[in-house]
Amino acid sequence: MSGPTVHIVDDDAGIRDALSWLLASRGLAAVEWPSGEAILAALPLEDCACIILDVRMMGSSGPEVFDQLRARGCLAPVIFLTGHADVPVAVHALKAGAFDFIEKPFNDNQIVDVVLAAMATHAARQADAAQRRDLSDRLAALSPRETEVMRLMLTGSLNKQIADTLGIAVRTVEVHRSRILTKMGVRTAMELAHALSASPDPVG
Amino acid sequence: MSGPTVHIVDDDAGIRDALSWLLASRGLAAVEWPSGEAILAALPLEDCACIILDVRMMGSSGPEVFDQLRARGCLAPVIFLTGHADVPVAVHALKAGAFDFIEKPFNDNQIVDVVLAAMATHAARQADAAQRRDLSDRLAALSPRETEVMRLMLTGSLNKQIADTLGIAVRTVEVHRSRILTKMGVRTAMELAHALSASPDPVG
DNA sequence: AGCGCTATTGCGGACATCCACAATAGCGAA
DNA sequence: TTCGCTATTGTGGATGTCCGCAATAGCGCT
Repeated sequence: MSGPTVHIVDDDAGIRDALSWLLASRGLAAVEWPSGEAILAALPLEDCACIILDVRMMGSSGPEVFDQLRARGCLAPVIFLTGHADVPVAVHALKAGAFDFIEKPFNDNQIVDVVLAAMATHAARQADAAQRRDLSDRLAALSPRETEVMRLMLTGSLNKQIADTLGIAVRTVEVHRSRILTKMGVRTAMELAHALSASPDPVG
Repeated sequence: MSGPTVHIVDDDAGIRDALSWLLASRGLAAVEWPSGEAILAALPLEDCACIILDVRMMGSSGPEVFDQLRARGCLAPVIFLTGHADVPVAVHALKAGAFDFIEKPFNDNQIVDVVLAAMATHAARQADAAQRRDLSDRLAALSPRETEVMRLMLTGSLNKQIADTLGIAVRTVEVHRSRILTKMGVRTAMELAHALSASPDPVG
């Protein structure tokens, strides 16, 4: 397993090589792709920490490739390169979630800085995503009934009220509650709320 | 008190008037400013729902005015207008939080749509901000000791553990706890966690 | 000194939660 | 059908939480 890698997508071999050498000189591993189709065919990329994407290429354009990458679950930050002053394209790309949009010819130090920043945010997002996955997995492990009880718990309902709402005995709610806390890996209802507070709301 | 208003900042009276008329024809109230200095001097703007800002003007440039607006607490969405294909400026503006960046000459329907979208997000942000303010006010009303107890509560500590940590009696923690719930306007600790979960973390 | 606010603590009772032990029942897979 | 999982409920006791009543103490302001 190689380390975090920068993926360069450009139909101009000269640009690709220049970028590769530049990044290599700063100790960054890079992989080159001659077209959007090429990188899309290689998905999923295990070690993808950042993608540099030319806007105008033979075959699919940069924005088209970007959309495809996102559609296929690739969440790595994308840095666009363009040789043409195309403001609408830049605006659209950034609003769609691109990390940056840089005009050619680019400044070596500038692009390295942007790549480093992109890789940093990607690392942060990875850590975040790992926690979310863990949480999702635990939530998925709950039975339907347990999920239902949990939702009521989180609104602050007492066991008695939950039992009343669901038409079951308090004791049953207690059992569910206990199982929920065990499965979710927490010891109190407060910890559960705390753990779930970072989540957008996979429950409701 | 007038309703939500679009503020137009441009040193070209022709553009200003064209925009004003366009917006008026769609039932949107607009106010014109001949320069960045003019609108900055009029802060704070009560009814500001959206700001249209020309990039190149006599005096302060659009981006400079934008920074000043944000520095002075104006959170309204800003739509930049530019007559020059300036990709770096567009990229910087969007990354700084501009709502959109549009090239002149603009399409009437397009700009109206953007203005409407901006006003919609502003309304949503307003509602959000109101809740945050309410929460902040309530948090500010807590005594230092109460804040301390609350933080421990939110981590899932039992009253006994909190008492132990702070070196005080359990009864004292109970009193604090009760006051906290009252001041925060909730009835249970779970509701408190729930209410605070939307907050970035004004406590830690 | 007197007043108000915050922090502190004890007592006792009502109510809630947690849990081990024990048991019944439906439902889908092997 | 037997096995395993989920849902269900009860008893009883240990522990935790909530709250009214009552009281002491420091601190800053008038």
